Amino acid sequence: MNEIRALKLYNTLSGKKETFKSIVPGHVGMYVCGPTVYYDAHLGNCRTFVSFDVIYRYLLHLGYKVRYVRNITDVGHLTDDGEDRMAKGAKIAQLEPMEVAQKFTVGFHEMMRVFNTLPPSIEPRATGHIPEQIEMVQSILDRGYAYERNGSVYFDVPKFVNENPGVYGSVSGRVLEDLYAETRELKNQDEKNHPADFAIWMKARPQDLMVWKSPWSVGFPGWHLECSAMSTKYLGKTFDIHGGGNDLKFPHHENEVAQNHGSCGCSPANYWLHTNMLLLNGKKMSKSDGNFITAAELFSGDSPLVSKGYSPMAVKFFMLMAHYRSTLDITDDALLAAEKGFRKLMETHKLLQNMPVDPRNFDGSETDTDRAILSLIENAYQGMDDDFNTAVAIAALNELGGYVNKLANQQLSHSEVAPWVLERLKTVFKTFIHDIFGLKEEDANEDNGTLEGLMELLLDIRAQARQQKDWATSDKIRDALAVVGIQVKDGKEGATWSKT
RNA sequence: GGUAUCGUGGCCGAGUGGUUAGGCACAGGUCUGCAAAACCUGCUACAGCGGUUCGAAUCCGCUCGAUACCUCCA
Repeated sequence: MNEIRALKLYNTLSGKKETFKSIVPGHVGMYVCGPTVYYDAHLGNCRTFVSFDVIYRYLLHLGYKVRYVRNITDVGHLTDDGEDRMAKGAKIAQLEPMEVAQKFTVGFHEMMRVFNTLPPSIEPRATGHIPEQIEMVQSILDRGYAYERNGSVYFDVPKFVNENPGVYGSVSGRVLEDLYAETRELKNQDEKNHPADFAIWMKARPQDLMVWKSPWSVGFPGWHLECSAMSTKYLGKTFDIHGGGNDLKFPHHENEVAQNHGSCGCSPANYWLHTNMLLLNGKKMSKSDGNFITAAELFSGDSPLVSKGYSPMAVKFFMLMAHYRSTLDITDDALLAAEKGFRKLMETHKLLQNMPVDPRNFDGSETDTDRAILSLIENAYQGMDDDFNTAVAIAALNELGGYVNKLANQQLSHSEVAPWVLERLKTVFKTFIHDIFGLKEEDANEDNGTLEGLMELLLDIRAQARQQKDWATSDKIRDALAVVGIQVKDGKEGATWSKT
């Protein structure tokens, strides 16, 4: 129903904004690196997936048919001591590795649900694609870009760099010289020809629990391989968009590109999108060094970092107030501001949707107000078209909200706004808030009309009292409701209410 | 040490050569029985120093500071 607008997005490969053109007109293939399920997802993870959810939703809104693939990594990561991450979690919890993976996968899905994100089209698991990964290792070997050493297989980075100029480093900006300059002491490097080489198949040691048979050894695939194999399987050798967190640029994405190139001689994705980090106390949130707050802690307020709990939608709105490529620092003040802004916008949204459209007295002329509203709507769209700038779109909605409130207060006459413009405004608010941002009323599923009925009665009684200038009764109702978290708002046409 | 990115008003945060970001906070006002809500107005910034330009927060250089990556990280 929507014509496809010109969309610009920032491509990490070129370092600038480019006009988006999909490989197959009207269709988009998008792959996003998903979570490693050995621990609770933290807020930083949430930000990335919320960002890509909005990107997914906007592409859908524009009319694209999108296949959105987001993986679950449930094997293959090595810890500093070389132990499989899933196995480590298993030992701590004394569970089967797949039990650990399952537990945190369920938790991750729950978190994504709480943030009201759409599920991806396909959510493949690394452990479910071992044959595909083994096949890819074989094709990389066949093409001469890997070598076997004692049952493990390593990607030959220097050879790849020599034979494919301009490819390695295209994501991270890193060049082989930098890698030569790497002086850090690394373990288990003795088998590699070059420090920049990386494992695509690891021979298992006795303590490894998740192992598979392969032509080279009983072992497990390298960390970067799963994404290469699964993106190829579901989206083809070359697809449109590949996304992930900034911190995955190197080595993960760089090596992913090398593997795809190494196995098929082509680039995996035309556009690489990277979200920036969520900071906490000005530092990156990271589960490995303990500087993080879980979403649950933020929601409950059970953390010294926040003065109170913040609802998932307020937190999501906070994230959307910043552009996805900027770092975003979590502070209590900023969350407080976002929460207020969110509630105000949602209240305005509710007012707007309940506003009657009456075409009877419309004289057919276009007013300055009409033009201003239409121009702000265009601003909102242009913001999204410009690399998914949710901050700009929200600013436009806020300004539009001013007109809505003025109409509701009768500070602006309904004759100033053409009926079709008001209808358009309603649609735009609905579209942006629900369809594109994926925001929703927080208490939408809590009551079933009971509260509405009670409030109608109370406000009716109060209106009668006010008519008789019985301020004591009137104020008693207002104050008592305030105590239970309901704010009464008196307007020209009677009172409305909202939860605080 | 190497490589990037960034430094915007009290706070958060868009913008990137000339035009209002927006939100929150604060102050004044309108409305109101009083409040609240809403609306209006005000506060009005681009780290520092140089350079390019008719014009720079926006481009270039340097300085200072911050963050991230450099084989666990979204």
